[in-house]
Amino acid sequence: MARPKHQPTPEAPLRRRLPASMSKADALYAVLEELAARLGPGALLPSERVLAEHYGIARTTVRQAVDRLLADGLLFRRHGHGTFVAEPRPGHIDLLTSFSHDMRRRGRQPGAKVLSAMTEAASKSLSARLQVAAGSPVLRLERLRTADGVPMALERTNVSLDRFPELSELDWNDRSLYDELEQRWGVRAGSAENRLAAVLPDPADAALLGIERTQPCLLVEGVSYDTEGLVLEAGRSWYRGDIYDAVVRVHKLAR
Amino acid sequence: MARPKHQPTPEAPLRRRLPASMSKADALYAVLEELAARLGPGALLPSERVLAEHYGIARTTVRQAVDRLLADGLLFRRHGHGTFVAEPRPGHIDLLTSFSHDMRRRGRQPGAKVLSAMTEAASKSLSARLQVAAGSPVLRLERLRTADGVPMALERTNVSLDRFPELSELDWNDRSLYDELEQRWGVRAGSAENRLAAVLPDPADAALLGIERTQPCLLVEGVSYDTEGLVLEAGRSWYRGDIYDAVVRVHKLAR
DNA sequence: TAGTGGTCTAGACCACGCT
DNA sequence: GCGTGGTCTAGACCACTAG
Repeated sequence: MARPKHQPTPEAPLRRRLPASMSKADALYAVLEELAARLGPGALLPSERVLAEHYGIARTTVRQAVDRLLADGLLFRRHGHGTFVAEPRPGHIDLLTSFSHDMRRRGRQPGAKVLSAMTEAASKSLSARLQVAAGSPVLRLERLRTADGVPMALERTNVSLDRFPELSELDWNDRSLYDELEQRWGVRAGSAENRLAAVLPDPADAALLGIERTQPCLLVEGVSYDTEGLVLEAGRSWYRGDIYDAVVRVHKLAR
Repeated sequence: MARPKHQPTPEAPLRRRLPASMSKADALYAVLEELAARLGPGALLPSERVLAEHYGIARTTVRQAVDRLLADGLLFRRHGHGTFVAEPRPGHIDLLTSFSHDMRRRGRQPGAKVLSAMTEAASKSLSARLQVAAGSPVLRLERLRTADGVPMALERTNVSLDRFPELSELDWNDRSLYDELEQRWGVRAGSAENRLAAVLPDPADAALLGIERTQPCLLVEGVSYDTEGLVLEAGRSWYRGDIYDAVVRVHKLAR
């Protein structure tokens, strides 16, 4: 007999049709994501041509969906061999998500206590980081972030009020900046640049965090951008080193 | 007059033909990368259809190249508007590259002094991280990493000797693990998972690094994988917090 | 309205690897 | 040999936006 095609197995059948609410590539992404979870690491997926025929779509479209799953680290391909389910992922990159989402994903209740909130004119260096004119109005927000009520991080961030007016009028206690930006302006984080360092806190900051002055903190300093590359926010956060770490997953993209 | 096409500007003309040594998408990637550098942030690129016609390739192929540039953060698109050069990138993700490459990229001379190198049987937890059988032989390598001769980090790493024999016979002073893996087995790092934390060093580790015991370190703990998802190496490194930080750039991919 | 990116089609040929 | 992924073609229609 000749080599058999990579057909779906009886234990993990393919669903009949794609959801019609999304694009075909998005729909297939969701289907394959679910299939990969059922099959488990190392399992062989149906071939691209089988998937294309099964759902009545072009192979190009199948590859588009599979390419995203590769970039997300859920699948891997071997030339002339097939496409396989990758090892389980450890949890997503969290440097891109907001503190609130990060904590909820870790199963904790996020909180925020405002230490100060004021409108300032952007300094030269801040205006460069925020991509706004020097002197333009900026919301400077300083908050103590908590998880299940326990101080977790000290956050000092800056947002352009030219781009996002009305932000200065909100009560920032127990409120997510990213949620507001999405709900009011429809912008979402698309990328971020961060510098991570291990530092000792200032005495005042140590007191706010409720830690000894000899307890190291993870300093996360960076800028986040929306999906069009425009700056959302620039700031620095001091995370308690005794109870926090950052998980980073890095992929070298196809070349 | 009607709206003008997005043609190449006279100041930054397109090169005539694509290099023939690579795939067309790769070649166009290189061309556009160079063009973006010449044009500078915010500049408008020739439209996809113009590029396709200019180089005599299909628009699908153009989009493939542009998609990679988007994922790499060099360009951004606006629907119905055009494709633009993004803000300058700050330096690549370095959690994926080796210490040697990272230091060279930062303009420093990397070095490595072997503290211990031994073959051990993999413990249960280590075997899981390395994806090998418990008890299989593992090279346990402990080195002091230097930059321009100055102690920079303490590195403790583990590599499977089942997968990479002969590694135990090498002199690891001033040698790059990743270079050896690429030259001898043709494997390259494709992805990595890291946990970053701020910690105080052990007294012994502080002495090796030449720092005070109160000087925080950036602990980077993780596993790196080759382009097919197989484990290359698992280990922990303590970086001096006073002279080192990690730069991380994160992209949310297309959905 | 014309030009842009977003999505998709139905093929084609190549390189690789298992049988 | 044949099935796999890798690459590419020459179109098509849609959604969005500047002029």
